[in-house]
Amino acid sequence: MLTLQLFRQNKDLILDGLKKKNFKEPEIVEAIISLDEQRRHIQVQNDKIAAENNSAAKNIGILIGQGKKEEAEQIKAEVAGRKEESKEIANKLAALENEQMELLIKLPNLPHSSVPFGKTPEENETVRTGGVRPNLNAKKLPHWELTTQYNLIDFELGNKITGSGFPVYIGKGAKLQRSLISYFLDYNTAAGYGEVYPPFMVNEASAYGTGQLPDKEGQMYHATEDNFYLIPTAEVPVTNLYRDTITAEQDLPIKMTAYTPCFRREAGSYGKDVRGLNRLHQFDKVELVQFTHPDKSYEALEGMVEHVEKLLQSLGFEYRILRLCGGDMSFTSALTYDFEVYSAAQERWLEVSSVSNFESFQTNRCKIRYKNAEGKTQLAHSLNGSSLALPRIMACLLENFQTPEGIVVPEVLRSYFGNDMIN
RNA sequence: GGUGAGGUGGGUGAGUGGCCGAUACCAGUAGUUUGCUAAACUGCCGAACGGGUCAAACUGUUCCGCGGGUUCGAAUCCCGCCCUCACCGCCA
Repeated sequence: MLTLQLFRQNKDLILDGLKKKNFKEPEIVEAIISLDEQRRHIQVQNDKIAAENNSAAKNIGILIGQGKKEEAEQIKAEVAGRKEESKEIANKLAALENEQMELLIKLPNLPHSSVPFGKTPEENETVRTGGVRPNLNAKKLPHWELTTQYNLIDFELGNKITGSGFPVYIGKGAKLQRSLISYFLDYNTAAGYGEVYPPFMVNEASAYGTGQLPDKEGQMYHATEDNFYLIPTAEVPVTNLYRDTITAEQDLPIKMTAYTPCFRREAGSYGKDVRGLNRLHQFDKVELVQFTHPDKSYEALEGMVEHVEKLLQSLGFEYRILRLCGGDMSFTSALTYDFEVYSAAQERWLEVSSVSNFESFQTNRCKIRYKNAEGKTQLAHSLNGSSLALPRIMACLLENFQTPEGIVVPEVLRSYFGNDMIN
């Protein structure tokens, strides 16, 4: 959520930013500014009446204490006479505040100046590429055949016990998954990210805090009996750990990493994209979350990008890093880098990580703040990124490292996996 | 699931209709004292939204789990909801 101060200070900055994000209703900006003026005007009136009523009530108390009943009754009558009016103004104020909030939460975050213009994924900008594409022979298999051949994942069994998009990892498949999670967490904690293991369900307030509610309600699984939501990403519980808190400036940055499963309804996606491990309803992910000083968030973003890049390098994948264009960015992001890994058997790029700076967009809604040297409370900046999403890493690993003798396990995983081959 | 107790500022915890945005203690912070540390003492120390100001000073309103209600006046009384704790039952 954008801050109201920004509307008063720099309207054009907002309008330009919304344009870059291809936002369709820029007139909302004017509406918010006008509501802000009305609101402040009404608030002055409201405060004045409330102050009068407060002092009248106080006087009544004093008069009654002195036994001057008649005078007290007289003031009572005066206050009663104003009651209608005070109620009306208070209601008006509340209505304006609600209206303003409703408009405010419709506006996406503003893109950073380095974000390219564009509407579709084709207009994303490739920042850099790395790694080597494996040379597979003609008999290369897609991962959904490899998982069957080596008995690593049973998709049919998942269909039976739950439904499509809920694969069952078996034997070495399960162990490889666990190895990846452990490796990612160890890699992150070694870089100073504190490990947390949060709940996989959150309440309404948390879902609202990170922006899943009210707009993206349909994308989450909802346990209606208890009104809990299954988390679509660890970002939700981990960011909310600091909801409504004020930290000391010297405690920033706060760096956390968490492994969680992620649950997504993915309503409406079918077809080739969902084959095998490409798109699931439940998948594992190791996430990074940071809260930083506003002056340091872009530095932190570059640091996270480098961190994830080195992780991909350590696994031996060919990858590319994209800076998303305004139209392809998420609602809440100011700058996003997507990481894609080349899936050599499917012959396509798969997104395995997305690293974003949200600036104060999330922290404003979540009220994640710090106290600066002058003792003033300010919004921190928040960032997050995946390191990494497991299924597509698994898919690429199986496909890219397949040999006639079996699948070669990357060096860095061997101590976790306990073997250098799957065969 | 049953029964009971309770939700107050960063923490502990007082407050059952007006003098309460809230006693006290702890933590924090600034200072005094001090060879250093510690101790002691003194001051400051919640948030949001406004007015005001170049910026301050100053100042208004709101907030005692959340939402309603009663009243001139609510942390305090009434109703609904949420949550926490204890005990019992069940159980990984």
